Formats: sequence, C-alpha cells, structure tokens
Amino acid sequence: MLTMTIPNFDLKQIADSGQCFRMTALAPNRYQIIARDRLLIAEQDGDTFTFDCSQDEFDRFWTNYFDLNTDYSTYIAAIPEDDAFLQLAAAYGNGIRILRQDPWEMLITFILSQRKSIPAIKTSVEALCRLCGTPLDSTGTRFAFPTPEQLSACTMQELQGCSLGYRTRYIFNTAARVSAQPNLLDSYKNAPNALLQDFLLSFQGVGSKVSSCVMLFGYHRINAFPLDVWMNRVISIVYGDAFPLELYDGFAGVIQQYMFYYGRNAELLPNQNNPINPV
DNA sequence: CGCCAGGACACCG
DNA sequence: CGGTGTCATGGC
Repeated sequence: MLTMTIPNFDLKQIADSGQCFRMTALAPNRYQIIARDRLLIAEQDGDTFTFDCSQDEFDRFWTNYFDLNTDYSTYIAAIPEDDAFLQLAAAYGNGIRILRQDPWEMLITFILSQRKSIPAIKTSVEALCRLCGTPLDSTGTRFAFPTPEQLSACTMQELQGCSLGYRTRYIFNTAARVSAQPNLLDSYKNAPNALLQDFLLSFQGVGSKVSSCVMLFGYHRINAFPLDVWMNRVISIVYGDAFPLELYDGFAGVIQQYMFYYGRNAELLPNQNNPINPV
C-alpha cells in the first residue's frame, strides 16, 4: 500500500473523460484501473491517494501512465481570462490528465468506438478482453486487453459476438495487419505528427477523429484535437463555429479534454452558469 | 418504444 | 473541397 499527495489529479474525472474505458468505480473515490498487463486499485480523498502497489511499481510504471511529471496548472493558466466557458470547463475538469496508454489498445478501442456511446464502448472492450485477453488474476473476471496475436486469432464470428457491428471487419483487418508486423506501431513512436497521422489513416475504419484520439491517448501527442459530436456541439454553441485553436498550440489536446468533459458531463447538472445548457 | 452515440466511407456535385 | 446516405447495435 502506497500513499501520496498529487495535484491536478482526479480519478472520477479521468474515468469519465472518455479517454480510457477500463477504469471502473468500485465505490465512490475507489477505482480499479487496468493498463497493459497491470491491475491497480486506487483510492482518493481530496488530493491524497492510496495505491495497492509498491513504490517501486508505481515509480516504474504508474507515474508515467498517469503523466504525473507534467504540471497541468500551466495549461489551465494559459486560458484567457475572458473565455468564460473554458475557465469554467478547466475548473470543472482540473483533475484530468492525458494518460499514456498503449497505442495498440487505443487503435482498436477507438476504431470500435465510432458511432457508439461510452457505456457501449466499455461493454465491447470488456467483451473483447474476456474473449481472448490474458487473465490478470484467478477470479476469472479481470483480463488484460488482448495482444495483436490474441486478437488476430479470433474469427469474425467471435468478434461479432462483442457487439462490434459493422466495425467487425475493421477490427479483424487491423489485428491481422498489426500481428503480422510486431514492431509496426512502436516504430512510429518518434515519428512527426503528420507522418504518424497518415500512418493511422491507412487503417480501415480510421478517419480524422479516430486518428486524433489514437495520437492523443496512445502516442501522447498532446497537440492532437479530436472533434466528435460533443466537441462540435460545444464549438458550435459556445464559439459560433470559430474556436481559437491557435491559442493552444502544443497542448490543444489538454484543452480538448476540458471542453469534452465539461460539455458532456456538466450539462447534466443544474448549473445556471453553464452556457451550453442555460436554465 | 424511438433516439442517439468520442464516425468512416462511398458517392456525388 | 463540402454535402448526403448508409452502416449495426447497445443504452437510456
């Protein structure tokens, strides 16, 4: 068991930010997190956290995974004072960090995410993990995300059983291609953004939005700026289809997360200051 | 029950 | 380039 204090870090905000789909609440302020072949239980009380792993395990893996060496307050401070919406959004989601997730998992996950709700995405991802992922414990309930080899060994019928719908062939073909070239995705780790984007767009079922998500969440290109229905809604209603993206060059993806999280979650609250949903 | 979802794609003009 | 119809299916 490990206890520490961390600024700009909130488990619920990250779990509900739509960037990861394998972070589940076991109780309020208590989360199960599965990343690669690791399982972590984390508890939060304000800015104090407890993790069920050793300091060494945390330092070697989770510090980087949670991007804890980055100061997110500087991103928030860069938001103009006269942008009332982003000021609210950043305050509301000031515990969001861009997780450093696995490119392969992000590629498959965001291909299957298209035209699905977040709860439905989670259901499909868990079904894939249960179908062919490596068990993480003896309970038979927790599985790692399938490797390219494991996923490529599945039939179209098995994949279809995970509610992939018309995306089944996209997943099937991507698994076949990546498993045939084990170093393919890693070989783009240091590639320029434009080259990486072109590469991702070469997969069937990957367009501008999915490629942006894979770049942001899988390759940690924090200048990527995914535009989905929620983002388009915010930009249309709040900014009149003219968002000043140039103000956030180099970290637009962080700003994107504040906009998405606030736009998607805060409008459910009775917040009279919410420009998206004025009461 | 009807509607929508962290879209991509083919096709059109 | 920009606009339109189509693609399956779970959640709510």
